[in-house]
Amino acid sequence: MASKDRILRQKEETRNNILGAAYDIVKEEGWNGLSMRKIADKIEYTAPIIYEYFSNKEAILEELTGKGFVKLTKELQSAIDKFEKPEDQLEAMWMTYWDFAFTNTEMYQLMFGVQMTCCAQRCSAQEGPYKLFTQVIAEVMKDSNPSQDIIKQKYFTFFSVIHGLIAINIINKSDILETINAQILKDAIGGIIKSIQ
Amino acid sequence: MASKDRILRQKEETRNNILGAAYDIVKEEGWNGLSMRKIADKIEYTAPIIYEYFSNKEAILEELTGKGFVKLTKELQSAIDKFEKPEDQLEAMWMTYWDFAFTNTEMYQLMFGVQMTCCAQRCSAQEGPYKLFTQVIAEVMKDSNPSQDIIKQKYFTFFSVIHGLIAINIINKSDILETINAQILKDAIGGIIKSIQ
DNA sequence: TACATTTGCCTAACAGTGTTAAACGATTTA
DNA sequence: TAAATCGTTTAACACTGTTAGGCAAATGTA
Repeated sequence: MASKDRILRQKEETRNNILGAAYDIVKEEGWNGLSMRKIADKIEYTAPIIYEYFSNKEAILEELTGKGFVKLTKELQSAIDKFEKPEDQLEAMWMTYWDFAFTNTEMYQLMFGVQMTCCAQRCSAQEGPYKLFTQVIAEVMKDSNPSQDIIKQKYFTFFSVIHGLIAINIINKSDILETINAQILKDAIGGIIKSIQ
Repeated sequence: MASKDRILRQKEETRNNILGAAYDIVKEEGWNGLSMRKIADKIEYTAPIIYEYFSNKEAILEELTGKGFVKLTKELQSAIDKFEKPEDQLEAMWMTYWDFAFTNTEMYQLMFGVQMTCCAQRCSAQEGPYKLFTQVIAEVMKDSNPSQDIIKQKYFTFFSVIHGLIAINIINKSDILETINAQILKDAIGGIIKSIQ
């Protein structure tokens, strides 16, 4: 019975339709706008049938995450293939990584847990730490008479390393060895301070 | 009438109780576990009265965020006060920042939008990029015969800078100048590659 | 003291969420 | 032809944030 095959193919297709619809909604309305009923609407079914393809909403998210990692991996591989020297490869890889994050921002958010909650308040409240840091950085750099932009840049360099490291630790829940954390922290802070003196 | 004062004080108190209850729930159940009715339960009221103190749930989150930034700012200030040389101050500040993130993890998550969605799937799927990166890093470092731990450390250093930078950009929605981004990216990638060669 | 007004708080409800159980018609199997 | 299975829907449950209405006690006014 070849109809079995066709039915299986159809099942696979609606499965993909669910994932596609989900991601479409997310691109339009963000992760908070995603709901089972909206997915159902988009694929012209009612909500419960989704549960015949995915055990729950999180399973959909997990599968999308998986697809995201596969896509990222492929792009990284093709970045490798473009160069011969490993140094060039590495640089191309991180540039590819950077591009991936901004051409698939929603996907990146899901994969690495980047969320935006409220911004208006934050932008002003954030000024406290920002001011303190930039003041001290300016003091460290006072011999080279840096511009405000340079100070800002140095601040963000610090911030990137340390926030990045914190984020990995929170997401991976201390999967990383404590010694590695300490080493990176010490290296990064010491290194940047030295570079700006 | 002195009773007016007392009533005002009581109002201020329940306002704080709401914020306190909210944060207590979050520490127990995470940000997803927070609901208006649970807050109401904890302060022994019903949900609607919360709306006499806060216009909506997000307003509570915003106020908590604000308190978080105030607390962080204070701790940073006292880190500054402990040292004289700006280099030492800067180091102490980032160490304080690091500590703040892990003694107030939930708060940090709210302040800087760090979310964890699903982990089981991710940890395995994440291996794709991880393997590619560490392979190339190992190749770059092959002359110094590095251990697996060293390679892992270098990978996380890269990852921290770049993920951190991406996260800031996503959260602040391109508040940062493009030139600063490019500069940091170039500096970071180039710098780390040079340091591992 | 008597009435009117404000205050504090609650119940009930609306619209939305994820998820499950029951049902029903169509299709496949025996 | 009868039985079983499949695909799908409707209805419901227990939640979510949020709003409207009402009730009773406290307060203000005469």
